[in-house]
Amino acid sequence: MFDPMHDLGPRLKTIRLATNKSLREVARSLDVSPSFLSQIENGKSHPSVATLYSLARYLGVPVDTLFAATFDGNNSASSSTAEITSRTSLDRPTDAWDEGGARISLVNAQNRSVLTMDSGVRWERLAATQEADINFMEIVYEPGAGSNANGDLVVHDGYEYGYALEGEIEITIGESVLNLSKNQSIGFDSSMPHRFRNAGTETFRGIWFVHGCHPQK
Amino acid sequence: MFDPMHDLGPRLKTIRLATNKSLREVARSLDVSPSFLSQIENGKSHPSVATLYSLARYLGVPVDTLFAATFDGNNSASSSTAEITSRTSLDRPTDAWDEGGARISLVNAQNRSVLTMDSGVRWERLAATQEADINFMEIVYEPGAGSNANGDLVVHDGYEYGYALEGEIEITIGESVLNLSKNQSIGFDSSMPHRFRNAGTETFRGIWFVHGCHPQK
DNA sequence: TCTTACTGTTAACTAGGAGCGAACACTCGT
DNA sequence: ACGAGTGTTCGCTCCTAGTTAACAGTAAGA
Repeated sequence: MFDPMHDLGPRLKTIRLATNKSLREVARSLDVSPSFLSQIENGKSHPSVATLYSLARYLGVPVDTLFAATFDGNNSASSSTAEITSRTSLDRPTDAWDEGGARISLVNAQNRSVLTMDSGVRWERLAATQEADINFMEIVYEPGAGSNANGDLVVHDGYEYGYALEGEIEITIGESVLNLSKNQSIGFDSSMPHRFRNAGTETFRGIWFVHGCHPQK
Repeated sequence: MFDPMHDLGPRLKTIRLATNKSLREVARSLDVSPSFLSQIENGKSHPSVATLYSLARYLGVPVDTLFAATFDGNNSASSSTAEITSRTSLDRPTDAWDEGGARISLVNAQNRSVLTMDSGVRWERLAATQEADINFMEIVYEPGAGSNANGDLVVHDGYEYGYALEGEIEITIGESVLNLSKNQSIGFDSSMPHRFRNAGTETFRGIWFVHGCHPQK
């Protein structure tokens, strides 16, 4: 299980120390007991939403910065318990199409290069430029389809950006599972292990953008 | 005293309704009871930090947007519901938004950072990652609007990729003039002078992806 | 009309933890 | 030997987060 509160305490402590405030000083201002603050900072107790808010307020940081998932990755690999595979060709969208492109590439719906994979996943290339490590495509996941036949997570360099046109897709990134539905969009560091799966009954379509920062073969 | 939680409920409700999810549907996903969610939405009960967090996560909004009017005074990125700036001209999209992002950024339609420029051009950011030289956005051109008030062409490093959601837009690249309409997509080297203009009568909307290869400031 | 299945809302209850006070073990300057 | 700071832990209390009902309303069949 994944606990967003896991290092909320340490993070609060770091911020407090950075501002040179003592525990008692903060406690006095927020009208809570110093002991309680200590318990929070050491993860032995959790604040209520109201206290957390006033705490963030007092320290001058947005609440979001206190949570784990919104914090930038400290170490890279972050060896999770999940199985991570780095498979052959098609796990890396960047390798999917190889021929180079022109300086301008206009494509309409009827003339896209299409890559059909088993298990109801389809990639349709939306533009072919000279940038080798970039893929701009429409992805289609039929109900039940997943990015990987087995449930393995995938890792590759770079970032991935997506916009949902229709349907809904379940995205697992690291230890978070989130749902992307129509009109929602997402961007994430694809060096975090990830997987897509259409758990619904409707076909999912989305505009996807994948690029590898390190185009070395 | 001022209670930050006081319209947390209504706000949650608005967002949930905007995503067309039923109370029970959300409850099931978050593993809480529907009745409790109702109580939260009506301000009759307050969630714990953990549930608030997963709620925000599920709805695709940063936790901060759930609180009432945020910081007034100092720095610290006063992200209220959606920050709305208005600038006159801005030719490098890469410079538009500056604060860094997280490793995962999920955004839904109601909570995008919006950049409104005069002359009917709007950029809505679709994801904020740590990549500084990348912009993933929905762009909106009202009829008659153009990327540059005067007819000047723009040049910048990198590449640009777009997908038309609705409407039609005239794109001038170098000496070519082409029209991008619904479901069509394009990619081009943005070091070629280019310009967009909505010459039609319908609003143009598209998913746009701009990146500068050379992130130096 | 009477189901069935969904929607959101409320009442009554309980168990767990938010938050407290007091005592703890330190480190500094007097 | 002192206070006067620092942060931490132990027990305890009491509030409230979250539950399981039963509730009323609506839409689609049969």
